Amino acid sequence: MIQKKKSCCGIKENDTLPAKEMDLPEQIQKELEEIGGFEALYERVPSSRELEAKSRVYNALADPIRLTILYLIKDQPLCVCVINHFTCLSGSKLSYHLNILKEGGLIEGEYHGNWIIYSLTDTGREYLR
Amino acid sequence: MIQKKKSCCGIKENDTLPAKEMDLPEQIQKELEEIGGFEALYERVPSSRELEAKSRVYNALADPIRLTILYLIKDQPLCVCVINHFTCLSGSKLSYHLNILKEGGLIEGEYHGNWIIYSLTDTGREYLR
DNA sequence: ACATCATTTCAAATTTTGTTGAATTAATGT
DNA sequence: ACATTAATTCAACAAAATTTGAAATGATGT
Repeated sequence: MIQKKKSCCGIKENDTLPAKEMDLPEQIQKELEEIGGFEALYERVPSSRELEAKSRVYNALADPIRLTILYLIKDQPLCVCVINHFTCLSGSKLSYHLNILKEGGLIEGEYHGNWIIYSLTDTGREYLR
Repeated sequence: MIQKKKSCCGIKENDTLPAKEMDLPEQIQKELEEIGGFEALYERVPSSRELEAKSRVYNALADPIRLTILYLIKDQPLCVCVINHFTCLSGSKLSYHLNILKEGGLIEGEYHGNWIIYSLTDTGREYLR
């Protein structure tokens, strides 16, 4: 099992558990005790490494321009020029958003002659709905 | 069928289609023609109304703090005090993030005595994975 | 009515994102 | 080597999101 930080907010290691010392709604108190106390919550939350990876993907999805790009190339890959013609963005602006999608692992681009053709990755396909 | 804008970037209404006038990679040219030309792409992209709604939800998910909160209350509702104790955030900071999750429709809060207890909404449950 | 505790709201400061236009890189053909 | 077209990178600026700490609100008990 992965070792995680067990106390915070200035509470010392061997203080009684917050679930016992804090004043809480009865129902919550009871449910916390049932799952093994306040510390059991640590097991429900992914590592900060995982959380950061997930939020990077969601962040890439969190913009109408970027969603537009994803839907455009969902069913067939497209070169930047077609995406650009469709979206009516400046080249650098489009590049900026393409790059965020690429960093988020949702799309990938490949040179074909003079053009770069972008397509969804498996991750992109998984998240787009 | 919904009427959508059919040209942009200064292209006049009855110009030939970009797919015919633009210089494109052969493969893309062919695929575009197969689906009915450049304009067929308009049918693949949701309305800006839908795109904005989606991006608002993804934006709520696009932050490690907010994901932490969602995972914390995934299996049982919790009062702000427990979430706060777990995350070690200032009250106002936590409130700020709770509010973004609430506005995004992912969580909802209800007073129980002195406390507000937050739980996932159906949408929250649907998106959290 | 008053005090207390949990939580939110507000305005100001800070940080992060997104936009713009000019300069650069990459691939291709002459 | 040079010119051309496609796309990216960069630095400066603008806009939006986040953080902070103080003040306000809401519920409860005295």
